[in-house]
Amino acid sequence: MSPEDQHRVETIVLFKDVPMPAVRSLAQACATQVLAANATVFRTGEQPSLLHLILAGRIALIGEGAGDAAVIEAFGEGEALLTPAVMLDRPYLLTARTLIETRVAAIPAETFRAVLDREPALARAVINQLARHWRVLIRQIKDLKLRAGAQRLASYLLAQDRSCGGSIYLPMERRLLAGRLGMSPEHLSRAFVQLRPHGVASQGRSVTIVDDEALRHFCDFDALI
Amino acid sequence: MSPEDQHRVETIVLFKDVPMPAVRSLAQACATQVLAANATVFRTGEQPSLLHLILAGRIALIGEGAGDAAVIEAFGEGEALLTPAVMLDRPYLLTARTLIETRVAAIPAETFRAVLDREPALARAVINQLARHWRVLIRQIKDLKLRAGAQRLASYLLAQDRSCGGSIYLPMERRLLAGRLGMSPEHLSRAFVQLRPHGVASQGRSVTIVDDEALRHFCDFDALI
DNA sequence: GCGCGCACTTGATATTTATCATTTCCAGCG
DNA sequence: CGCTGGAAATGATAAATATCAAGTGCGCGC
Repeated sequence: MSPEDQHRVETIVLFKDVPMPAVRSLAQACATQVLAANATVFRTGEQPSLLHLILAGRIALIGEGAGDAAVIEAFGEGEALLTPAVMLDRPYLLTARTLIETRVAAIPAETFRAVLDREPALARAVINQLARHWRVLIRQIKDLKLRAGAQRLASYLLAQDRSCGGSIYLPMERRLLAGRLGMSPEHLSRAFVQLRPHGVASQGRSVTIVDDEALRHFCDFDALI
Repeated sequence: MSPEDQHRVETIVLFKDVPMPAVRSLAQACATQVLAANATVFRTGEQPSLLHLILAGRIALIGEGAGDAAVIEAFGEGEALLTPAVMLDRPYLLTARTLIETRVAAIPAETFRAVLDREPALARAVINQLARHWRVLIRQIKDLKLRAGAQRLASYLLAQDRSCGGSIYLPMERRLLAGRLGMSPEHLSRAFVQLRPHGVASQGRSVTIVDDEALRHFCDFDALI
């Protein structure tokens, strides 16, 4: 592994509070790789032998079933992929696919579990990441069960980061976003139309929330934490 | 706390591999309580000051939003409630309500986090429980996005434990089960009718799967892991 | 510049699911 | 024994969403 890659692994947010020697031993066990867009990292049903860390880029976790498929969630820099499968040594429930060119580090599952068992700080970091992800999933389930399509889109948009320029660049194709939001691509298209009078302007993958307040009100953003 | 309760806490599955002294110190910090059915343990939005462990009984985690509510998941003996909120010290995203009379132990969040940081075995146990729960949620999201109502019911029934007598006793009222499965109570009722020709006999809360194979085929049980 | 392919949109229609109103069932109780 | 109240089932209807079939826009390579 190149020194740059080693440095990238060592400075990953997940390892922030982990003692340097442990981080270094993890980094040395890593293999890094740059994947093109739309590359498959692993598939549903496979046994996890590696823990994947995203060093840069974006990866979607996709649920697959009888002919159909839907994005469950997409993760970016600093996130570990499907720690649950790796920790329990059970087959993946999801397929991972890159959304854009992505740099990943892969640590042998055995190594990771071993370091985890003797490094409380790493264990705590994993717990915190799992806990954050858990809450992301809970919000999604609440959304799916309690809100209609257009409201889900609205609250998704409100939750997106728009620190730069106030405009959102959708992290995936609309077709995939439809899956993430639990609706058909056609319905997503109509949902965008529905949101127009509520302060959302969109063209292509860039979306602007014109009237934040109106949109929050439309989807009861605050009622559903 | 009574010696029996202390013993109950000490022998909880979650603590199986945790050294006795640590378990004992946790147990001593516990307060135990027996709650009647339909009692609220905590509410959405509250700050978690305690970690709740289920010693016996059953508790539903309920998502609440604008007038509506839906069971996300129900947990039984040996499970910790919403460790993510406790670990991150963030407000609960869900409300917890007992489904039947339930005995819970409550450990101050601070104490739990402190013991966790110096007991790798406890950290590992929490990771494993979080990982299992994560996978439960993933399955639910896949179900919601990829299957229709009746199929969700079918796969839910197939996943239930029927070790005793081959018959299932639904762990909650049908109204709540409808929420768990992401549909209206009326629709659940019709879904049961729909499953009748596929080998499901039900009366009240007891359900019998007459023809396992037919039901598996109906909902593509194996296609969706 | 001009097709070409591909993602997205739009329209028409079918299906699924929710809602509301009513009825049935059944446990608990005087 | 019949009454009563809540849960569940059923029926009728409405709303949400999916599906299928064009159409539109647009980047890209020739």
